[in-house]
Amino acid sequence: MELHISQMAEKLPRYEQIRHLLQQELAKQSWPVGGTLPSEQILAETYGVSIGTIRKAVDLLVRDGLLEKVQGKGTFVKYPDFTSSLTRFFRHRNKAGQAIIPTGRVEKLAAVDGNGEINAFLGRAEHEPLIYIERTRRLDGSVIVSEKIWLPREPFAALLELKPAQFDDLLYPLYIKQCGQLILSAREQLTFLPRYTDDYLPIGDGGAAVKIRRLAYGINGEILEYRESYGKAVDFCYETVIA
Amino acid sequence: MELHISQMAEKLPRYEQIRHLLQQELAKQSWPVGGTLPSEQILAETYGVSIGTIRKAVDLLVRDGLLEKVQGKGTFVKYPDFTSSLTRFFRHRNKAGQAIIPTGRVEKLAAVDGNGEINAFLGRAEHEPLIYIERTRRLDGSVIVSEKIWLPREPFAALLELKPAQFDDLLYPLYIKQCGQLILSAREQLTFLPRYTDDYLPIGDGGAAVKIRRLAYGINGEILEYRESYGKAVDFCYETVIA
DNA sequence: CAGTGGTCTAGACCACAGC
DNA sequence: CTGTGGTCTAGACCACTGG
Repeated sequence: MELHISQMAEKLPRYEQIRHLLQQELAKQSWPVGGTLPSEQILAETYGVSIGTIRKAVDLLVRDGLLEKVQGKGTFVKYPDFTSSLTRFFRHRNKAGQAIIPTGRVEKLAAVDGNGEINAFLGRAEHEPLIYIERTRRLDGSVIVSEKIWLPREPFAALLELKPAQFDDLLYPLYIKQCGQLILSAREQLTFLPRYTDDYLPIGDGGAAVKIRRLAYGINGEILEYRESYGKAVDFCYETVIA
Repeated sequence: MELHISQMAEKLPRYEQIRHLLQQELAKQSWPVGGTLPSEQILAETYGVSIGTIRKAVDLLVRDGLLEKVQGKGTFVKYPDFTSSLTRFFRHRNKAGQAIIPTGRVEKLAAVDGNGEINAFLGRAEHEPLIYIERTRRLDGSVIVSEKIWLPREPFAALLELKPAQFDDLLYPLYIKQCGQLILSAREQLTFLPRYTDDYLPIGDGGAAVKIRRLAYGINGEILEYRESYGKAVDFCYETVIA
């Protein structure tokens, strides 16, 4: 069953085309999460290319963390483990350096009009409609982080149908479940605010805070989220790896 | 001219062995920095393997940022551009978000006895001898960052022969030039200190500071440096990418 | 044992740089 | 035009998994 991908008439190399096709299959959940893909042999026949080309395409997806190869067993669907993404993206720790796993609560959820500044962050036209979320993260009931989140309305409109209580502690699994949008990487910028006041964060009257701006990127490098997180400076501990 | 690498009797795949050999050549500066390597064809003959294996080895070094391939021209020696590593590792920016390029000055340089705590950070035995450096970074003459640096004595002993004035604004180029040690990645941990006093940093009487602990890793993942950097919290702006 | 991914080869053809 | 790296193939053999 040869598919002759070349009909796409793209200038992209075949392994890129196949990567794209495999991505679509993954988005459609054609193979069970945690289960295996067809063998490289089968995939090669299916797409009408040689095994080497399949391997190259699959390796790209392994790099992106979507697949996992195990010698002798197969290639597994490894939808991003959001447990580790919690550590990946939410890097506050307590003073002893241990990871903190706070609960999340959506305080406000609204469709808002395009905002030039935010759309600039998102790399979109000035008046693109947006979704705005205010969210708190709590530990032992008290707010330790206050967040403002902006999403492009388009792929995320489904979120507006949800009640705040339907949001989970983690947003990124929700993005993929409700909107099919997968966050793969992010860029963060940290600054210090000597005097900060917040609706949710109990920081006294203008105490010191840390502000984290995050841009989160999808599978093709497009910006999917702009987020500002605020926390008390004294509680702050952030860890990162520079490769 | 076949070299028959198999004499290494390693269980490593050949492309890993070749990667290692190429790394050694790079450390010896066998090819001019900024110049090209022999073509893949030549390398394949030299090492007695097929082109595909050479390509796999070279691709690893490209990933590590040591080489750069340009179609139609060749494979170039791209010793890590420390200009960008300055941005990579020294991520303070001014309030407008522009990169700051400060000067570096070594204030103290000494051989010190093994310290259990520091050696633990470096992943070494408790009483391994160390090198201790105090260093400032200045902008327009005033200190903006104060640093304490610990290095294992062993690969870095050559630094002790230098006068503080012989140190450049950047240490990592010195590490490779004087000691043949290449820093490839790092892990940083940031915390906030509400009251901090420093010998060099003009921060008033216990003003707010940001402390950055860094572990820097060599080409094989070994820890080569432990560093603590201190700066005024108000001047702080840190940017990072999470992949 | 059969089936999987991992390594390696030899060779073809393409795209690009530079003379 | 030649020489470079980029893509792709078909097939061999190895290493590992699991029945």
